[in-house]
Amino acid sequence: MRTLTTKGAATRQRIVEGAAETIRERGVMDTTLDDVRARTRTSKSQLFHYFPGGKEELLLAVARFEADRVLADQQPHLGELTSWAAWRAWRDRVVERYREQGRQCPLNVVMSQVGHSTPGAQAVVTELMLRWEAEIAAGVRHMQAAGEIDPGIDPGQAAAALLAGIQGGVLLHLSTGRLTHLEAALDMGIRHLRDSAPRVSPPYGAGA
Amino acid sequence: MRTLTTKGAATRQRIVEGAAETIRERGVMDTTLDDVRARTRTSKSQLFHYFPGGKEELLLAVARFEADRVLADQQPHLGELTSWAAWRAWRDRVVERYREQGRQCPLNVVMSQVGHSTPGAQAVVTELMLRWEAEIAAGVRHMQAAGEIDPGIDPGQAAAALLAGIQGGVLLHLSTGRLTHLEAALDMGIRHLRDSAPRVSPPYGAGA
DNA sequence: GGCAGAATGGACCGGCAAGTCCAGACGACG
DNA sequence: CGTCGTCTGGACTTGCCGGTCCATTCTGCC
Repeated sequence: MRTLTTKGAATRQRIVEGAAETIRERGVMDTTLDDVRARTRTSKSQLFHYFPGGKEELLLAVARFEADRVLADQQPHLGELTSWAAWRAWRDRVVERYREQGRQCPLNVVMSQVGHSTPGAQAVVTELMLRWEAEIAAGVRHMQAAGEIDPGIDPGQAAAALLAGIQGGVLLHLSTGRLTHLEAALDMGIRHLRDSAPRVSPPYGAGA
Repeated sequence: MRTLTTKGAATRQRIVEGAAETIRERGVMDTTLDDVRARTRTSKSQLFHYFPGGKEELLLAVARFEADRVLADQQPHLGELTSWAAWRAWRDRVVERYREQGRQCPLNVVMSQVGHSTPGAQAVVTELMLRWEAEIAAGVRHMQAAGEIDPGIDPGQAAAALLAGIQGGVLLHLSTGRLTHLEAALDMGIRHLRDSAPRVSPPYGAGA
């Protein structure tokens, strides 16, 4: 059943991207298959041809599409957190990404509809978060190896906290329209890591 | 405005709570007015009698209801962040609250549907966040006055970062089912404040 | 007790959107 | 050049769900 010709694959892709765009503009709630059909200049039968599971399956595909973009947009910075300058560049990139995106997080939107019910959609987000966190943790470890971060810090925990701050910052950006929370969370998180560094000597009173 | 008898007010309240429960169980998407009607043993006409604006107005009332609970559940700790022990108690209370609640955040669920479209619902969340952040900031200021936090730290920014961490932690709890992110964010945030103290204090979490 | 207005019951409507179906065009491959 | 499976078009069905309406019952008040 998964025999797609190149033409078919292109159509499928067009549907996913068109659906993603429509959802970004109007939200999942107000996005009907007919909207997608109109935008992508396809027919009902094509939608169900490529997504036999109907709307749910399409939404899942959109979620994957958006999830991939999230990490891709942070590269190459996220993959090379090997200096404080790199951390700074990454931090700026994240903020910039969400500034550009405006008050919307397509993935969050999709998830809020499908996420709770279907395990499939939940897996998409969970996997994204895991990869994201792993990359941050790798950066922390790298800086520890370079002596720039206190080796006593648990990289996993630090990455978890940082990721939480980012997620919350984005969430607050959606509600308030301001990026201050995202920036504050990132800055505080990174600063915490920096301050932990054994600068002169162990931070017993003299440090910072 | 409409005049409500005591009986009417009770019915209205019953509808809001019933709707909130239903939404918590099934999500907004799968909650119909008929579901609410059945659970609250009311009739269609009552729903529209008390919420002339229809589903949207009801959802907004539910959002307010849930928003109030969020802060209420953190009291009295949140209002009295006057010692590290109090901060610790608050932190534990927040984690506990979301542990009890399980993998769901009714407010987030409601918001994701209504939040983007209607300014009313957005105002509910924004106001909640503002109050929340203000209380945290007050706690930071109090600790600064007590010499327990570096006076150079901007209370607003610290509160913003902490709040972002909480929100993200909760969000990740929804996806992953784990509370580690929430805990990590809270612990890191508080630890950062504590480490900033101009004088040596007992380690965070060390009791006493 | 009677009347204004609130509270309730439930039948009914209208529209919309997901999903179905079949007829037919296109394209690959021998 | 034929034939088979993929791809496409679009009309049609179906069921649901928000919302309306009116008839009836209750409640508070004088």
